[in-house]
Amino acid sequence: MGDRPLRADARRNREKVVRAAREAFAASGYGVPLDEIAALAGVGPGTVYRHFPSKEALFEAVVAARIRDLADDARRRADGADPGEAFFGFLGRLAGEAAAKRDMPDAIEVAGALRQDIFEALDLLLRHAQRAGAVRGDITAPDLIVLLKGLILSVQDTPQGPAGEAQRERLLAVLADGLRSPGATG
Amino acid sequence: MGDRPLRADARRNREKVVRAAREAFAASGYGVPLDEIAALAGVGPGTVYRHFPSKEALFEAVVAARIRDLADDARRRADGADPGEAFFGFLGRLAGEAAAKRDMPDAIEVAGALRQDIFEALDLLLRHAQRAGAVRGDITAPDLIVLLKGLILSVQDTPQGPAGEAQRERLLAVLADGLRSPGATG
Amino acid sequence: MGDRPLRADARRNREKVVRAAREAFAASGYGVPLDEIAALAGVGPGTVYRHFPSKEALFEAVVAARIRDLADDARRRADGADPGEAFFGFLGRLAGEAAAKRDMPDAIEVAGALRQDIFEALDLLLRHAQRAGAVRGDITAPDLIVLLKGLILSVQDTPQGPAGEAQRERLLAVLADGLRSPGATG
Amino acid sequence: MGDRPLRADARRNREKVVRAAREAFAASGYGVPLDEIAALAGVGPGTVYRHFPSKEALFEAVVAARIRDLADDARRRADGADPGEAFFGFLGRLAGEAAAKRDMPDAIEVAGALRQDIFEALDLLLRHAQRAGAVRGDITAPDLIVLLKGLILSVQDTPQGPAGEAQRERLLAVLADGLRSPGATG
DNA sequence: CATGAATGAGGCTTCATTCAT
DNA sequence: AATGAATGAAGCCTCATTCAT
Repeated sequence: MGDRPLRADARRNREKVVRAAREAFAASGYGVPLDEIAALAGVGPGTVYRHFPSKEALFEAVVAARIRDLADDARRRADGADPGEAFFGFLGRLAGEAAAKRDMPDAIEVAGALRQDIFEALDLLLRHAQRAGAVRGDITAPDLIVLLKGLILSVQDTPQGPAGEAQRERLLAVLADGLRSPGATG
Repeated sequence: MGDRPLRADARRNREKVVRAAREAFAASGYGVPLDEIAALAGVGPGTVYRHFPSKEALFEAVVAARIRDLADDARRRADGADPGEAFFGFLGRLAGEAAAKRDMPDAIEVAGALRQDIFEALDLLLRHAQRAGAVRGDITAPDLIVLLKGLILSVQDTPQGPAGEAQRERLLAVLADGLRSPGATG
Repeated sequence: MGDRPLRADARRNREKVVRAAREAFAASGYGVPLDEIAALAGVGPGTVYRHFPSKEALFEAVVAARIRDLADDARRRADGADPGEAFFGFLGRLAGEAAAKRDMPDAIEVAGALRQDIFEALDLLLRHAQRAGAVRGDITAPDLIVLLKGLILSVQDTPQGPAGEAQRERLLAVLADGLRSPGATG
Repeated sequence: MGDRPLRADARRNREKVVRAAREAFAASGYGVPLDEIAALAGVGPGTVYRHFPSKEALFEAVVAARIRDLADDARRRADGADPGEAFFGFLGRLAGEAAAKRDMPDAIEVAGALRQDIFEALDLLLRHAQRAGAVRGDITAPDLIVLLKGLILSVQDTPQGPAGEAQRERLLAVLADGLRSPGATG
């Protein structure tokens, strides 16, 4: 926040670390040794600790970015004209994005301020869609979060390639149909 | 296979270990120290290794048992009179069972011969329900497996107690409605 | 306390560890790597941790033994016939013992139940000597403890050999004379 | 020696570092991270290394200053009219100074050229006092050094506040009485 | 066979020191 | 000459696995 801008090299390294962490966590979950992340980033382990006070903090930073992105996207869509399309479009994006990110299961544990952030964004999206009659009314934002987690995790072990793509679409269809207001037209 | 039957006490120990492992894994995930499992079983760690070549093997055995149980249940239900009820009943049981098992995320990684077993059982259950018009026809057994994983994992971080119970029911309703044949009555 | 006796090998190892720790701490202070202690004991670091939950606990155990011994000695002497001799004899023993134990400075930090133990023992020794008129009356047990720490630490960097021996005697004489009751005959 | 005089700002920095180091070492012992010292001095760690080749050298410099001060004080007092008062006054100053300096235990390890300096100053002080009959004759300068170390270290774990002050006075009285010439009046 | 002690690789983290800016 | 980022060697500790009792 009030921190002054990092020196050029520090900034570069920080980004290398975050990028490496993203890949490593995605590939092997939270369990990857921090030294491996550092090696992947081409820095020493100490450098990681200059930027993040602990492995967990690094992980959260990586996840936080993703969640923040999601929340931003949700808010952006919520402003649009068609609340139903906004809602289901978001679902689609989520399913697409989550494919083959192996760190989502861990990512989902993250709490704190982000929880609030994503919650509010989804709440907005959901309420609009419900008010427009596009989504069933007996669902709450916490329900939606849990469902989305399930979706993310499902999508995880969907194969790459067109066959996986087709399968993801079917999964999405099932979830979307389940969420749609009973009696609403698809 | 060619194993000679275990002595009575060995058999008892093996079971104590499995039972302890089930609890410990469920309570704390794959991360629990093996010593803790051994202690919970009331045996030494060496004894665990007499029965299982590695921690991972023990974990797989535990998961295998659970999956076998599920498959058995699916098959049993598939034989019943009402395929739709069989199918959705199974979903309900699954959701109930999965609540608060911390080892599910890891469990789901386990594959092997079981894949086949559960696959066939679910395939049976699904086909019957589809033939009866209770479940949409564009879904395949692999889709179902993935969806169920998502359900299991969703249900994971549903709170204990009646509030959680209610939420689980809503989640189940969404999934069930999504799976129902378009135009079929709930 | 209520622990059942250790297995023979465990007991042996535990003692090797304690002995190694005593030497290593004495030689290099608290700073010695635990791995070095383990190596000196001829065991793996894990073995040290089987017997002591942390490096600090090991250190305290080593120190505790020494302090307990001292307190025992003080109590034993306090029962004797000549309180003055008991008191000054204890001082002499302490000075002799402390020569060249490099870990005393750290040892002295140790607190807890031992504090109480040594305090009471010294208090007894001191009071008796004071009542017999052998030690000045304006000194309290805490004062004595601090003085003895000073003595121990002084004696630390006294050379080995007869020259050191003579020096230690002079140091002891100064302290003893300072503690003696004013007007009492040496 | 052959060093060119430092630039004004460099000189200022060097002093800031030394001052910060003095405080930090006194507050936390030799263990304080060098970065902390640098931060306290308001400079980067690199700057510390511009002035001192290693952390240990910095520590020695700090200690050296203190010892030099002590030696100076001892010499100054040795020139005074009353050798006995000079001697015991020095003891008092030492005890006062040493209270609550956490780095004393480590400081005492430091040797080198200073040894000579402080030795000579104390020798002077002692000899004068002995010649005046104020201090017992069987004590040598090395004995005195060791005794003073003991005093310094004792005083270390004397509490802050007036109670500690009183205790320090008692400790000093014991040492002083022990050092006084047998038969001399206090 | 069971026990539980020992092993030791490897994880996270700190921090003296070096080096790019 | 100062800064502060990067390095990387240890340090402490855990825990899967092996092995003496």
